[in-house]
Amino acid sequence: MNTTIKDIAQLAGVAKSTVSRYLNGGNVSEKTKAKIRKVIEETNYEPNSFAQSLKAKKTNFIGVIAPTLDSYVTSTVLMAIDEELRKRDYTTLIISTSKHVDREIESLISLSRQKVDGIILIATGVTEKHIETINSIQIPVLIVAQEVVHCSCIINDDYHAGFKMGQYVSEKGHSAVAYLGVTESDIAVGQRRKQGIMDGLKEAGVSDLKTYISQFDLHDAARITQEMLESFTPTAIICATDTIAFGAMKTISKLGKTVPGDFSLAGFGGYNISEVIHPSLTTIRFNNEETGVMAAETIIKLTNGEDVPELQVSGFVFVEGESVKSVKS
Amino acid sequence: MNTTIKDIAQLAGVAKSTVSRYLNGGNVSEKTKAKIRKVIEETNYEPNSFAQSLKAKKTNFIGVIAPTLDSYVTSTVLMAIDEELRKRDYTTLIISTSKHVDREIESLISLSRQKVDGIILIATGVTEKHIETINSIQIPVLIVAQEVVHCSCIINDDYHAGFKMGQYVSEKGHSAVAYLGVTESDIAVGQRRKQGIMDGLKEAGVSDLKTYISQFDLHDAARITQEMLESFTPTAIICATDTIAFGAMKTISKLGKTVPGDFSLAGFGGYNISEVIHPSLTTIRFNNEETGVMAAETIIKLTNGEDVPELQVSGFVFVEGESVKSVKS
DNA sequence: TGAATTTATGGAACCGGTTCCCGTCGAGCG
DNA sequence: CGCTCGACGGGAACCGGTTCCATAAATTCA
Repeated sequence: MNTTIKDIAQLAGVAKSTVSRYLNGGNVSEKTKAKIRKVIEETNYEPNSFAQSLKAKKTNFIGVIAPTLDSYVTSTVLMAIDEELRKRDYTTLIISTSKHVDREIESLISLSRQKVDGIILIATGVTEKHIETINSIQIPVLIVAQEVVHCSCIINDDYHAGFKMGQYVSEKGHSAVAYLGVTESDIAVGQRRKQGIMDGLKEAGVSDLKTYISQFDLHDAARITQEMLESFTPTAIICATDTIAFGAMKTISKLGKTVPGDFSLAGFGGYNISEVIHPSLTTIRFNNEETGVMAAETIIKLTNGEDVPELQVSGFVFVEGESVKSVKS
Repeated sequence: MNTTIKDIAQLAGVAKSTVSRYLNGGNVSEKTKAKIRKVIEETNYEPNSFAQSLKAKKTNFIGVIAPTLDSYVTSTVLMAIDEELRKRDYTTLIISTSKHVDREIESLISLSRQKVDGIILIATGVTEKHIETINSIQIPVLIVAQEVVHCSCIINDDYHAGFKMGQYVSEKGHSAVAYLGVTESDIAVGQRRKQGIMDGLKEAGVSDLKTYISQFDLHDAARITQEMLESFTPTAIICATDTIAFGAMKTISKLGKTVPGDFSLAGFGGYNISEVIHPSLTTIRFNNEETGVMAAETIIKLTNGEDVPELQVSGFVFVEGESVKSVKS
């Protein structure tokens, strides 16, 4: 049997209310304090935080729904969120959906049942059903990585990141450029990032971009690269993520070709592994820690009923590696 | 204001207890059921699970304490744990300690206050203080990745994994072997794995192993490699983890040398990136999913008061890459 | 048709805390 | 010395559920 506040009160010969007052810093005489302290130490008593939140109408839980845990980006953002929330005395409740979109809906409902004070949804796509659920639960929801009207969102500056990359690649003299992208249902990566790349290329005079669609995982990227190279020979391949770039690299070296000798290659993400591999990958590093901290701060504001901007944008850094070479025109 | 069971009862014109019975499948007439169902749908009512667990003395929460989220091994194990626990209607409460050991203690206490039904501790080292805390909270704790007497543990078969690797490297003809290991306070990796490697090498006739100690991160590994190569020139370098191997690889290529041309290299972990880089890394792949599932199953048994073996061992697979070459003797 | 069951429902207590309200006691004051 | 006031501590209600118990209604059975 667990010790409760009642037990402590009995053992110390005082009322429950007095013990509660002692724990919460109310008016208790030194003598009583000493008695209670002694009993608590002896029994290893820990207050039941469920009972506390029941009365307090506040759980100090923030739920985070993530598509997966084993991705560099997600886990970095999660770490930062967790760190920041802990500092502010919140507990992070992480739920991974293993990329099942319907599980995102389930998780929203299940978190609302846990009475979390707020929910951070790291999204890969937001459907009508999402919006509906978000509106039906009466808990503030912050969306990270996707932009949704009338919802608080934090996104990467995908457009400008793409633009920068497009510009860079075309400045290096490439004109036969392939893009290994992802599904357009992912607005951020599938649409914004791509649009940025196209505009960046165009600005420097490259108007054609052959696009191929890959999953987010390395093996599918490798497969798509293989298919692509059978019908098209670009001088540069821009990949929607670093992981996809690694997949492409795998296929390229399997075919006995080299980067950047035969193909220039670039990605997005800035995984720390990218600088180790040879050649080091030219990529865009998004500031995931910043995103995480921003997310934590914002959701707390939301739970307190404070106003927050509907859209916040997290920055990026261009990382020049060795994987893109200059070609003579 | 949140809707409660009382509200539902009033709106439906029945007693709280009837609504509760309806929700939990008790005896309720069809007519009453219909009334209640209607009200619940209209109000989007979700029962407060805190209030439920308060009475039930069971939260269906399992806490998981992990040193970090942004490591391949940890996140894979976490995913598997989460997946398996969800299947069994438990909610996973993940806490990351950002490698602060004292935060592990804190987390144990804070989880006990949340009244989780059980705790999985993914450990990098277990001190006296840990044991003390584990004993003081009255919640079952399962330790993953370290072996502790009188505690339920799940570990990798580090000794035999090391043995296999030692054997392999010496069979390839290497005799000047360096080991980039980690602190001995990490029993599993720092001691067991190393002992296995030494015994594996010895069995094939190599009795000397120069050992260097690195942190778990890539940059420190790169630095230590640099230092090492200033005073010792091995033909093979065995690294305690794949990440350390990547660090070594970084230094090696910075020095203008190649793997496996100048140095053979091996790691432990089996990250999926290992097969992409060139040359692909010879490594040991531990079965992290298996560990995760086993952990979830075991902690549930523990919470139910069932007996579990004190020590369970999770398997591994040897992955032969291109990073270790044969040398003529 | 009346007695014995079974089924459906309401009322109340309980889980473990917090908090409001009120009574008591001792100290300070005139 | 009596009165007032503030500090202290106890009792009880409340948070939102579950569950036991009693009672009323419906059904079965003799």
